[in-house]
Amino acid sequence: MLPAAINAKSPIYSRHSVPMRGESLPEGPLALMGAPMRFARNAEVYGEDEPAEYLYQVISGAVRTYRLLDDGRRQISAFYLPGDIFGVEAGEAHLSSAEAIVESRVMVVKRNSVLARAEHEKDLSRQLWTLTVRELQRVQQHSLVLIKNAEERVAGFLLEMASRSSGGAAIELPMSRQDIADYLGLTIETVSRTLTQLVQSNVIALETSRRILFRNKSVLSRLNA
Amino acid sequence: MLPAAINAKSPIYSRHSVPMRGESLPEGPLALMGAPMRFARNAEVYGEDEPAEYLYQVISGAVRTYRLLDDGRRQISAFYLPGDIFGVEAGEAHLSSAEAIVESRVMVVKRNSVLARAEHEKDLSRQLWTLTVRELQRVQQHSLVLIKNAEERVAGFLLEMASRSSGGAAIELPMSRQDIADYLGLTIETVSRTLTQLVQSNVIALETSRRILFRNKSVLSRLNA
DNA sequence: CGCTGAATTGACGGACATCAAGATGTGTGG
DNA sequence: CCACACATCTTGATGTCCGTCAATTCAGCG
Repeated sequence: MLPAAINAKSPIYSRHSVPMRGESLPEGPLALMGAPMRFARNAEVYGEDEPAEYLYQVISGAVRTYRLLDDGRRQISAFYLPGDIFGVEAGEAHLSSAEAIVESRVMVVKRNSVLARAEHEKDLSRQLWTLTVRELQRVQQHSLVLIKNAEERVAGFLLEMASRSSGGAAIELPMSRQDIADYLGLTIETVSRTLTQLVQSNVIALETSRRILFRNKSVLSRLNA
Repeated sequence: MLPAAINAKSPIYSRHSVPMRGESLPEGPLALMGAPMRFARNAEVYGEDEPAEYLYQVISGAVRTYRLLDDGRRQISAFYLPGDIFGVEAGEAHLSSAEAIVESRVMVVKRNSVLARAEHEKDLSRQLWTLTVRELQRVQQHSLVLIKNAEERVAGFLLEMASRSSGGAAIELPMSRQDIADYLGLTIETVSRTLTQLVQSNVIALETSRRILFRNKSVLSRLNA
Protein backbone atom coordinates (compact mmCIF):
# COMPACT_ATOMS: atom_id res chain seq x y z
CA MET A 1 0.00 0.00 0.00
CA LEU A 2 1.36 3.37 -0.95
CA PRO A 3 1.50 6.00 1.72
CA ALA A 4 -1.40 8.42 1.60
CA ALA A 5 -0.47 11.52 -0.31
CA ILE A 6 -2.55 14.63 -0.84
CA ASN A 7 -5.67 13.84 1.04
CA ALA A 8 -5.67 13.92 4.74
CA LYS A 9 -5.73 15.94 7.88
CA SER A 10 -5.25 19.36 6.43
CA PRO A 11 -5.91 21.98 3.79
CA ILE A 12 -4.44 20.99 0.47
CA TYR A 13 -2.57 24.19 0.03
CA SER A 14 -0.18 25.76 2.38
CA ARG A 15 -1.89 28.60 4.16
CA HIS A 16 0.78 31.23 3.77
CA SER A 17 2.58 29.60 0.91
CA VAL A 18 6.15 29.37 2.14
CA PRO A 19 8.60 30.15 -0.63
CA MET A 20 9.76 26.80 -1.92
CA ARG A 21 13.28 25.90 -1.02
CA GLY A 22 15.34 25.03 -4.05
CA GLU A 23 14.25 21.83 -5.68
CA SER A 24 16.72 19.03 -5.42
CA LEU A 25 17.01 16.81 -8.44
CA PRO A 26 17.25 13.30 -7.05
CA GLU A 27 20.85 12.37 -6.50
CA GLY A 28 22.58 9.66 -4.59
CA PRO A 29 21.53 6.11 -3.91
CA LEU A 30 17.86 6.57 -4.67
CA ALA A 31 18.21 8.45 -7.91
CA LEU A 32 15.66 7.56 -10.53
CA MET A 33 14.49 4.43 -8.83
CA GLY A 34 11.04 5.48 -7.70
CA ALA A 35 8.11 7.76 -8.12
CA PRO A 36 7.75 11.36 -6.96
CA MET A 37 4.71 12.09 -4.80
CA ARG A 38 3.18 15.27 -3.46
CA PHE A 39 2.25 15.69 0.19
CA ALA A 40 0.15 18.50 1.55
CA ARG A 41 1.13 20.49 4.60
CA ASN A 42 0.79 18.23 7.67
CA ALA A 43 -0.03 15.19 5.54
CA GLU A 44 1.34 11.93 6.85
CA VAL A 45 4.05 10.21 4.84
CA TYR A 46 4.07 7.16 7.05
CA GLY A 47 2.90 6.32 10.55
CA GLU A 48 4.37 4.62 13.56
CA ASP A 49 4.06 0.84 13.44
CA GLU A 50 3.33 0.77 9.75
CA PRO A 51 5.43 -1.70 7.77
CA ALA A 52 8.50 0.01 6.39
CA GLU A 53 8.14 -0.72 2.70
CA TYR A 54 9.64 2.43 1.26
CA LEU A 55 12.58 4.76 1.41
CA TYR A 56 12.09 8.46 0.82
CA GLN A 57 14.02 11.40 -0.53
CA VAL A 58 12.83 14.97 -0.16
CA ILE A 59 12.71 16.77 -3.49
CA SER A 60 11.15 20.01 -2.29
CA GLY A 61 9.58 21.15 0.95
CA ALA A 62 10.40 19.69 4.35
CA VAL A 63 9.50 16.65 6.42
CA ARG A 64 9.53 15.93 10.13
CA THR A 65 9.75 12.55 11.81
CA TYR A 66 8.54 12.20 15.37
CA ARG A 67 7.36 9.90 18.10
CA LEU A 68 4.64 10.44 20.66
CA LEU A 69 4.68 9.63 24.35
CA ASP A 70 1.33 8.31 25.46
CA ASP A 71 0.58 11.49 27.41
CA GLY A 72 0.79 13.42 24.17
CA ARG A 73 4.29 14.86 24.37
CA ARG A 74 5.90 14.80 20.96
CA GLN A 75 9.58 14.36 20.24
CA ILE A 76 10.59 15.39 16.76
CA SER A 77 13.62 13.31 15.90
CA ALA A 78 14.61 14.99 12.67
CA PHE A 79 13.82 17.56 10.00
CA TYR A 80 14.54 16.51 6.42
CA LEU A 81 15.22 19.06 3.72
CA PRO A 82 15.57 18.74 -0.06
CA GLY A 83 18.12 16.08 -0.92
CA ASP A 84 17.80 14.32 2.44
CA ILE A 85 16.85 10.67 2.55
CA PHE A 86 14.65 9.37 5.32
CA GLY A 87 12.95 6.15 6.29
CA VAL A 88 16.19 4.22 6.81
CA GLU A 89 15.65 4.13 10.57
CA ALA A 90 13.31 1.23 10.25
CA GLY A 91 13.55 -2.48 10.69
CA GLU A 92 10.35 -4.19 9.59
CA ALA A 93 8.12 -1.43 10.93
CA HIS A 94 8.56 2.30 11.39
CA LEU A 95 9.21 3.40 14.93
CA SER A 96 8.33 6.95 14.10
CA SER A 97 5.84 8.88 12.04
CA ALA A 98 6.70 11.22 9.20
CA GLU A 99 4.75 14.27 8.05
CA ALA A 100 5.23 16.98 5.50
CA ILE A 101 5.82 20.31 7.21
CA VAL A 102 4.88 22.33 4.17
CA GLU A 103 3.60 21.09 0.86
CA SER A 104 6.36 18.84 -0.36
CA ARG A 105 7.46 16.59 -3.15
CA VAL A 106 9.02 13.35 -2.07
CA MET A 107 10.64 10.59 -4.09
CA VAL A 108 9.28 7.26 -2.91
CA VAL A 109 11.25 4.10 -3.56
CA LYS A 110 10.50 0.52 -2.69
CA ARG A 111 12.86 -0.67 0.01
CA ASN A 112 13.06 -4.14 -1.40
CA SER A 113 14.08 -2.98 -4.82
CA VAL A 114 16.87 -0.94 -3.29
CA LEU A 115 18.00 -3.77 -1.05
CA ALA A 116 17.81 -6.20 -3.95
CA ARG A 117 19.97 -4.02 -6.14
CA ALA A 118 22.35 -3.51 -3.22
CA GLU A 119 23.01 -7.25 -3.20
CA HIS A 120 24.82 -6.93 -6.50
CA GLU A 121 26.05 -3.39 -6.51
CA LYS A 122 28.69 -2.99 -3.86
CA ASP A 123 28.66 0.72 -4.35
CA LEU A 124 24.99 1.07 -3.59
CA SER A 125 25.26 -1.14 -0.57
CA ARG A 126 28.12 0.94 0.77
CA GLN A 127 26.09 4.09 0.25
CA LEU A 128 23.22 2.59 2.19
CA TRP A 129 25.55 1.66 5.00
CA THR A 130 27.01 5.16 5.11
CA LEU A 131 23.53 6.60 5.10
CA THR A 132 22.52 4.57 8.11
CA VAL A 133 25.67 5.38 10.04
CA ARG A 134 25.17 9.07 9.31
CA GLU A 135 21.65 8.84 10.59
CA LEU A 136 22.91 7.13 13.71
CA GLN A 137 25.45 9.85 14.28
CA ARG A 138 22.85 12.52 13.71
CA VAL A 139 20.61 11.03 16.37
CA GLN A 140 23.51 10.72 18.80
CA GLN A 141 24.39 14.32 18.18
CA HIS A 142 20.81 15.21 18.89
CA SER A 143 20.74 13.48 22.25
CA LEU A 144 23.74 15.62 23.17
CA VAL A 145 21.58 18.63 22.43
CA LEU A 146 18.95 17.55 24.91
CA ILE A 147 21.26 17.94 27.89
CA LYS A 148 22.12 21.55 27.08
CA ASN A 149 20.31 24.65 28.30
CA ALA A 150 17.73 26.52 26.29
CA GLU A 151 20.07 29.11 24.82
CA GLU A 152 22.55 26.48 23.70
CA ARG A 153 19.82 24.37 22.15
CA VAL A 154 18.35 27.22 20.16
CA ALA A 155 21.76 28.48 19.05
CA GLY A 156 22.69 24.98 17.94
CA PHE A 157 19.43 24.61 16.09
CA LEU A 158 19.92 27.85 14.18
CA LEU A 159 23.46 26.90 13.22
CA GLU A 160 22.33 23.47 12.12
CA MET A 161 19.64 24.96 9.92
CA ALA A 162 22.03 27.55 8.54
CA SER A 163 24.59 24.93 7.58
CA ARG A 164 21.94 22.86 5.87
CA SER A 165 20.41 25.75 3.96
CA SER A 166 22.00 27.13 0.89
CA GLY A 167 21.24 30.71 1.93
CA GLY A 168 24.01 32.77 3.44
CA ALA A 169 23.26 35.21 6.22
CA ALA A 170 19.55 34.51 6.33
CA ILE A 171 17.44 31.39 6.60
CA GLU A 172 13.79 30.66 6.05
CA LEU A 173 12.48 28.17 8.56
CA PRO A 174 9.79 25.89 7.19
CA MET A 175 8.70 24.76 10.65
CA SER A 176 6.63 26.37 13.38
CA ARG A 177 7.78 27.28 16.88
CA GLN A 178 5.95 24.22 18.12
CA ASP A 179 8.00 22.04 15.79
CA ILE A 180 11.21 23.66 16.96
CA ALA A 181 10.18 23.25 20.59
CA ASP A 182 9.37 19.58 20.13
CA TYR A 183 12.67 19.08 18.35
CA LEU A 184 14.67 20.75 21.10
CA GLY A 185 12.68 19.39 24.03
CA LEU A 186 11.48 22.85 25.08
CA THR A 187 8.19 24.76 25.04
CA ILE A 188 7.20 27.27 22.40
CA GLU A 189 7.36 30.02 25.00
CA THR A 190 10.94 29.21 25.89
CA VAL A 191 11.93 29.03 22.23
CA SER A 192 10.28 32.37 21.57
CA ARG A 193 11.84 34.03 24.59
CA THR A 194 15.26 32.70 23.71
CA LEU A 195 14.94 34.04 20.20
CA THR A 196 13.99 37.50 21.43
CA GLN A 197 16.99 37.40 23.77
CA LEU A 198 19.19 36.69 20.77
CA VAL A 199 17.54 39.54 18.90
CA GLN A 200 18.09 41.92 21.81
CA SER A 201 21.74 40.97 22.08
CA ASN A 202 21.98 41.62 18.36
CA VAL A 203 23.04 38.09 17.42
CA ILE A 204 20.15 37.58 15.03
CA ALA A 205 17.25 39.56 13.61
CA LEU A 206 13.74 38.33 12.85
CA GLU A 207 12.67 39.65 9.48
CA THR A 208 9.50 37.67 9.95
CA SER A 209 8.95 35.07 12.63
CA ARG A 210 10.05 32.41 10.17
CA ARG A 211 12.85 34.33 8.52
CA ILE A 212 16.04 34.73 10.49
CA LEU A 213 18.97 36.97 9.74
CA PHE A 214 22.34 36.18 11.24
CA ARG A 215 24.16 39.19 12.61
CA ASN A 216 26.90 37.44 14.54
CA LYS A 217 27.47 33.77 13.88
CA SER A 218 30.61 33.56 16.00
CA VAL A 219 28.58 34.39 19.09
CA LEU A 220 26.12 31.68 18.14
CA SER A 221 28.94 29.19 17.75
CA ARG A 222 30.25 30.15 21.15
CA LEU A 223 26.80 29.61 22.64
CA ASN A 224 26.65 26.23 20.97
CA ALA A 225 28.86 24.81 23.80
CA MET B 1 47.14 -0.31 16.77
CA LEU B 2 45.23 -2.37 19.27
CA PRO B 3 43.22 -0.52 21.87
CA ALA B 4 45.00 -0.26 25.19
CA ALA B 5 43.91 -3.01 27.51
CA ILE B 6 44.86 -3.50 31.12
CA ASN B 7 47.15 -0.59 31.76
CA ALA B 8 45.68 2.80 32.09
CA LYS B 9 43.89 5.32 34.17
CA SER B 10 42.84 3.14 37.05
CA PRO B 11 43.49 0.34 39.48
CA ILE B 12 43.84 -2.97 37.72
CA TYR B 13 41.32 -4.70 39.83
CA SER B 14 37.83 -3.71 40.63
CA ARG B 15 37.75 -2.27 44.11
CA HIS B 16 34.72 -4.05 45.44
CA SER B 17 34.76 -6.86 42.98
CA VAL B 18 31.29 -6.76 41.50
CA PRO B 19 29.99 -10.30 41.05
CA MET B 20 30.58 -11.10 37.41
CA ARG B 21 27.50 -11.25 35.31
CA GLY B 22 27.19 -14.51 33.48
CA GLU B 23 29.81 -14.95 30.81
CA SER B 24 28.53 -14.86 27.31
CA LEU B 25 30.17 -17.24 24.90
CA PRO B 26 30.61 -15.26 21.73
CA GLU B 27 27.60 -15.69 19.53
CA GLY B 28 26.27 -13.88 16.54
CA PRO B 29 28.11 -12.13 13.74
CA LEU B 30 31.41 -11.74 15.53
CA ALA B 31 31.75 -15.27 16.84
CA LEU B 32 35.25 -16.66 16.75
CA MET B 33 36.64 -14.01 14.48
CA GLY B 34 38.82 -12.10 16.90
CA ALA B 35 40.75 -12.06 20.13
CA PRO B 36 39.39 -11.69 23.66
CA MET B 37 40.96 -8.89 25.70
CA ARG B 38 40.69 -7.88 29.33
CA PHE B 39 39.98 -4.31 30.37
CA ALA B 40 40.35 -2.99 33.89
CA ARG B 41 37.69 -0.94 35.60
CA ASN B 42 37.57 2.49 33.92
CA ALA B 43 40.08 1.46 31.26
CA GLU B 44 39.49 2.98 27.86
CA VAL B 45 38.48 0.64 25.06
CA TYR B 46 38.62 3.37 22.45
CA GLY B 47 38.59 7.13 22.44
CA GLU B 48 36.74 9.82 20.57
CA ASP B 49 38.30 10.66 17.22
CA GLU B 50 40.37 7.50 17.11
CA PRO B 51 40.12 5.57 13.84
CA ALA B 52 37.43 2.93 14.09
CA GLU B 53 39.40 -0.18 13.27
CA TYR B 54 37.61 -2.69 15.44
CA LEU B 55 34.25 -4.02 16.45
CA TYR B 56 33.65 -5.25 19.97
CA GLN B 57 31.52 -7.75 21.80
CA VAL B 58 31.22 -7.84 25.57
CA ILE B 59 32.01 -11.28 26.97
CA SER B 60 31.81 -10.39 30.65
CA GLY B 61 31.56 -7.17 32.61
CA ALA B 62 30.05 -3.97 31.23
CA VAL B 63 31.03 -1.09 28.98
CA ARG B 64 29.83 2.49 28.65
CA THR B 65 30.12 4.72 25.59
CA TYR B 66 29.94 8.46 26.05
CA ARG B 67 30.67 11.87 24.63
CA LEU B 68 31.86 14.98 26.41
CA LEU B 69 30.68 18.54 25.95
CA ASP B 70 33.54 20.96 26.10
CA ASP B 71 32.41 22.28 29.48
CA GLY B 72 32.87 18.81 30.92
CA ARG B 73 29.32 17.52 30.93
CA ARG B 74 29.26 13.87 29.95
CA GLN B 75 26.48 12.15 28.05
CA ILE B 76 26.59 8.38 28.30
CA SER B 77 24.99 7.08 25.15
CA ALA B 78 24.81 3.40 26.02
CA PHE B 79 25.63 0.63 28.44
CA TYR B 80 26.73 -2.65 26.89
CA LEU B 81 26.32 -5.94 28.74
CA PRO B 82 27.57 -9.46 27.96
CA GLY B 83 26.57 -10.46 24.47
CA ASP B 84 26.16 -6.89 23.27
CA ILE B 85 28.16 -5.67 20.29
CA PHE B 86 29.43 -2.12 20.20
CA GLY B 87 31.59 0.05 17.99
CA VAL B 88 29.21 -0.05 15.01
CA GLU B 89 28.27 3.60 15.48
CA ALA B 90 31.36 4.69 13.68
CA GLY B 91 32.22 5.86 10.24
CA GLU B 92 35.97 6.23 9.81
CA ALA B 93 36.50 7.57 13.32
CA HIS B 94 34.72 6.98 16.60
CA LEU B 95 32.45 9.80 17.68
CA SER B 96 32.32 8.53 21.22
CA SER B 97 34.64 6.99 23.76
CA ALA B 98 34.20 3.57 25.33
CA GLU B 99 35.32 2.46 28.78
CA ALA B 100 34.97 -0.66 30.84
CA ILE B 101 32.70 0.00 33.81
CA VAL B 102 34.00 -2.95 35.78
CA GLU B 103 36.78 -5.32 34.86
CA SER B 104 35.58 -6.81 31.61
CA ARG B 105 36.45 -9.24 28.90
CA VAL B 106 35.78 -8.02 25.40
CA MET B 107 36.07 -9.78 22.07
CA VAL B 108 37.91 -7.51 19.66
CA VAL B 109 37.50 -8.03 15.92
CA LYS B 110 39.02 -6.18 13.02
CA ARG B 111 36.34 -4.21 11.24
CA ASN B 112 37.87 -4.81 7.84
CA SER B 113 37.91 -8.54 8.25
CA VAL B 114 34.23 -8.47 9.16
CA LEU B 115 33.35 -6.16 6.31
CA ALA B 116 35.43 -8.24 3.92
CA ARG B 117 33.66 -11.41 4.92
CA ALA B 118 30.35 -9.61 4.68
CA GLU B 119 31.01 -9.00 0.99
CA HIS B 120 30.60 -12.70 0.34
CA GLU B 121 28.33 -13.86 3.12
CA LYS B 122 24.94 -12.33 2.63
CA ASP B 123 23.90 -13.59 6.01
CA LEU B 124 26.67 -11.78 7.82
CA SER B 125 26.02 -8.59 5.95
CA ARG B 126 22.35 -8.75 6.85
CA GLN B 127 23.25 -9.27 10.49
CA LEU B 128 25.49 -6.23 10.42
CA TRP B 129 22.72 -4.18 8.91
CA THR B 130 20.26 -5.32 11.53
CA LEU B 131 22.77 -4.52 14.23
CA THR B 132 23.17 -0.98 13.01
CA VAL B 133 19.46 -0.41 12.70
CA ARG B 134 18.96 -1.76 16.23
CA GLU B 135 21.57 0.62 17.48
CA LEU B 136 19.82 3.45 15.71
CA GLN B 137 16.52 2.53 17.27
CA ARG B 138 18.13 2.27 20.69
CA VAL B 139 19.52 5.76 20.40
CA GLN B 140 16.18 7.12 19.20
CA GLN B 141 14.48 5.48 22.14
CA HIS B 142 17.02 7.09 24.38
CA SER B 143 16.35 10.58 23.10
CA LEU B 144 12.71 10.01 23.99
CA VAL B 145 13.88 9.37 27.55
CA LEU B 146 15.54 12.74 27.74
CA ILE B 147 12.27 14.64 27.47
CA LYS B 148 10.67 12.85 30.41
CA ASN B 149 10.78 13.88 34.05
CA ALA B 150 13.18 12.40 36.58
CA GLU B 151 10.83 9.74 37.93
CA GLU B 152 9.97 8.52 34.46
CA ARG B 153 13.61 8.41 33.43
CA VAL B 154 14.68 6.40 36.43
CA ALA B 155 11.74 4.02 36.18
CA GLY B 156 12.51 3.48 32.52
CA PHE B 157 16.15 2.88 33.26
CA LEU B 158 15.38 0.25 35.88
CA LEU B 159 12.99 -1.53 33.55
CA GLU B 160 15.51 -1.43 30.74
CA MET B 161 18.18 -2.93 32.94
CA ALA B 162 15.77 -5.53 34.26
CA SER B 163 14.78 -6.64 30.80
CA ARG B 164 18.42 -6.93 29.75
CA SER B 165 19.49 -8.84 32.84
CA SER B 166 18.83 -12.50 33.22
CA GLY B 167 17.89 -12.09 36.87
CA GLY B 168 14.23 -12.05 37.81
CA ALA B 169 13.03 -9.79 40.60
CA ALA B 170 16.44 -8.35 41.41
CA ILE B 171 19.21 -6.74 39.40
CA GLU B 172 22.82 -5.93 40.11
CA LEU B 173 23.85 -2.65 38.56
CA PRO B 174 27.45 -2.55 37.39
CA MET B 175 27.46 1.23 37.08
CA SER B 176 27.67 4.06 39.59
CA ARG B 177 25.05 6.70 40.30
CA GLN B 178 27.18 9.12 38.32
CA ASP B 179 27.00 6.80 35.31
CA ILE B 180 23.25 6.50 35.67
CA ALA B 181 22.92 10.26 36.03
CA ASP B 182 25.00 10.91 32.92
CA TYR B 183 22.98 8.33 31.01
CA LEU B 184 19.67 9.86 32.02
CA GLY B 185 20.71 13.49 31.80
CA LEU B 186 20.21 14.07 35.53
CA THR B 187 22.45 14.64 38.56
CA ILE B 188 23.49 11.97 41.04
CA GLU B 189 21.44 13.70 43.71
CA THR B 190 18.29 13.57 41.64
CA VAL B 191 18.87 9.93 40.77
CA SER B 192 19.43 9.12 44.41
CA ARG B 193 16.40 11.03 45.59
CA THR B 194 14.21 9.43 42.95
CA LEU B 195 15.37 5.98 44.01
CA THR B 196 14.58 6.65 47.66
CA GLN B 197 11.14 7.89 46.63
CA LEU B 198 10.61 4.59 44.84
CA VAL B 199 11.79 2.75 47.94
CA GLN B 200 9.44 4.71 50.17
CA SER B 201 6.50 4.04 47.90
CA ASN B 202 7.48 0.38 48.06
CA VAL B 203 8.07 -0.03 44.34
CA ILE B 204 11.65 -1.21 44.77
CA ALA B 205 14.02 -2.06 47.59
CA LEU B 206 17.76 -1.38 47.76
CA GLU B 207 19.51 -4.46 49.08
CA THR B 208 22.74 -2.58 48.55
CA SER B 209 23.06 0.66 46.63
CA ARG B 210 23.91 -1.36 43.53
CA ARG B 211 21.48 -4.20 44.05
CA ILE B 212 17.85 -3.46 43.36
CA LEU B 213 14.86 -5.57 44.21
CA PHE B 214 11.64 -5.08 42.28
CA ARG B 215 8.55 -5.06 44.47
CA ASN B 216 6.04 -3.74 41.98
CA LYS B 217 7.00 -3.71 38.35
CA SER B 218 3.57 -2.69 37.15
CA VAL B 219 3.87 0.60 38.97
CA LEU B 220 7.25 1.10 37.35
CA SER B 221 5.79 0.43 33.94
CA ARG B 222 3.06 2.93 34.65
CA LEU B 223 5.66 5.52 35.61
CA ASN B 224 7.52 4.78 32.39
CA ALA B 225 5.03 6.98 30.51
C1' DC C 1 40.18 1.66 63.70
C1' DG C 2 40.60 5.76 60.35
C1' DC C 3 40.81 6.78 55.40
C1' DT C 4 38.60 7.23 50.97
C1' DG C 5 35.18 7.38 47.44
C1' DA C 6 30.23 6.59 46.79
C1' DA C 7 25.71 7.48 48.08
C1' DT C 8 22.20 9.86 50.63
C1' DT C 9 19.89 13.77 52.58
C1' DG C 10 18.82 18.67 53.31
C1' DA C 11 18.39 23.74 52.20
C1' DC C 12 18.15 26.88 48.65
C1' DG C 13 17.95 29.04 44.11
C1' DG C 14 17.26 29.28 39.25
C1' DA C 15 15.90 27.82 34.68
C1' DC C 16 12.25 26.48 32.42
C1' DA C 17 7.15 25.06 32.40
C1' DT C 18 2.63 26.53 33.04
C1' DC C 19 -1.11 29.60 32.82
C1' DA C 20 -2.96 33.61 30.86
C1' DA C 21 -3.29 37.67 28.04
C1' DG C 22 -2.09 40.28 24.16
C1' DA C 23 -0.03 41.03 19.49
C1' DT C 24 0.65 39.73 14.75
C1' DG C 25 -0.42 37.77 10.59
C1' DT C 26 -3.10 35.29 7.13
C1' DG C 27 -6.89 33.44 4.65
C1' DT C 28 -12.15 34.06 4.20
C1' DG C 29 -16.35 36.30 3.26
C1' DG C 30 -19.22 40.15 2.90
C1' DC D 1 -11.02 46.38 0.52
C1' DC D 2 -12.27 45.96 5.00
C1' DA D 3 -13.61 43.04 8.88
C1' DC D 4 -13.72 39.01 11.11
C1' DA D 5 -11.99 34.43 12.53
C1' DC D 6 -8.31 31.69 13.65
C1' DA D 7 -3.76 30.25 14.07
C1' DT D 8 0.77 31.52 15.38
C1' DC D 9 3.81 34.03 17.95
C1' DT D 10 5.19 37.00 21.75
C1' DT D 11 5.18 38.71 26.40
C1' DG D 12 4.15 38.66 31.32
C1' DA D 13 3.25 36.55 36.05
C1' DT D 14 3.75 32.67 38.77
C1' DG D 15 4.99 27.98 40.05
C1' DT D 16 7.79 23.86 40.28
C1' DC D 17 11.11 20.50 39.25
C1' DC D 18 15.57 19.73 39.35
C1' DG D 19 20.41 21.56 39.84
C1' DT D 20 23.71 23.41 43.06
C1' DC D 21 26.06 23.59 47.30
C1' DA D 22 26.98 21.51 51.56
C1' DA D 23 26.83 18.22 55.28
C1' DT D 24 26.22 13.49 56.72
C1' DT D 25 26.15 8.56 56.28
C1' DC D 26 27.83 4.37 54.46
C1' DA D 27 30.87 0.71 52.53
C1' DG D 28 35.16 -1.24 51.56
C1' DC D 29 40.07 -1.58 52.63
C1' DG D 30 44.50 -0.67 54.43
